[in-house]
Amino acid sequence: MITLPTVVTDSSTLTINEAAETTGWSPRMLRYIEEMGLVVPSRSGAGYRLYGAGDLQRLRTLRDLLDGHGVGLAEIGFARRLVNDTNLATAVHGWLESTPIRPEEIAADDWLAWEQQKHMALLDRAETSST
Amino acid sequence: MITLPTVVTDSSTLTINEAAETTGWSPRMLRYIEEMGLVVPSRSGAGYRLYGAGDLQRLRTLRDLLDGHGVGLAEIGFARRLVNDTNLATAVHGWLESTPIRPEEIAADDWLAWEQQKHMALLDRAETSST
DNA sequence: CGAACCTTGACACTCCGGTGATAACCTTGC
DNA sequence: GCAAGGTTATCACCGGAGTGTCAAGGTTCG
Repeated sequence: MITLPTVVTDSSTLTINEAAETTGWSPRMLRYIEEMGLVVPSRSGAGYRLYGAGDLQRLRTLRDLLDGHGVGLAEIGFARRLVNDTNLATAVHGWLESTPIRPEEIAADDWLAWEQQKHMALLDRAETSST
Repeated sequence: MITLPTVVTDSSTLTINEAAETTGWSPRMLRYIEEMGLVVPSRSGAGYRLYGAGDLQRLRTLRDLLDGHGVGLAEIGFARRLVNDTNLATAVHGWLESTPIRPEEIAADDWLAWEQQKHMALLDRAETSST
């Protein structure tokens, strides 16, 4: 391990390459992820990205989220839109409600809860039901 | 208008081409939309797709939903997954909650509600807050 | 039977998400 | 000032969403 000119090591913030190494993302992807607003690190005076512990954590969980559920960054971005844009959420929610859902497509255990609480808020169940 | 061999006109179900005309979607897209489970018409004995009033309605609102909010079919499919797969929803929800959100990105009016009710269910707001 | 419609399957094309590579140019620390 | 590293901007490539089109083969009904 060669001694490098440590650019910024104020507290426990990592630069993009360091963050890349510890999270498994490529620097390129870190920039991309930032670009779509999913993980936006703070910046040093000179404009260097500074990844804090929270950022790193989020980057790792993001990775898990992605390959754990076959979801793409775009979908997460979309989910974020759903959260931030009440209009969109209402519209989508409304459309889905009007959709006749065939039980076969839904995991049995999920289905029961869904059917019974159809009129509850979408994710409200995530807090009331413990796994 | 030539007289066609009316394939199946039981009640008020339309065949795919008719449905296509009244909804604005191409037959191709209707099949595609069905393929991703968004609008799945019933079938005649011979396997012909039969679009009922509900299906047609959903197809039209789907169109509005899409070009009204710049959303893709894939996103709607994803939203559906969110609704049906509690696991996914919880995971995504959890990740988003851990995300530090910067106000600038959020519509001012939305933001207030969001900030204050940060711990409420995602879409619960859609029902409590009236626009 | 035959015209007009339906079905599935597949090829093809465009646009965009996801990524790498590379260039041209600042920043930091020895 | 120089090396290692950071920054933005871009070109490039692959795969998947979205969509048209065509082929081969059933269905319906006059």
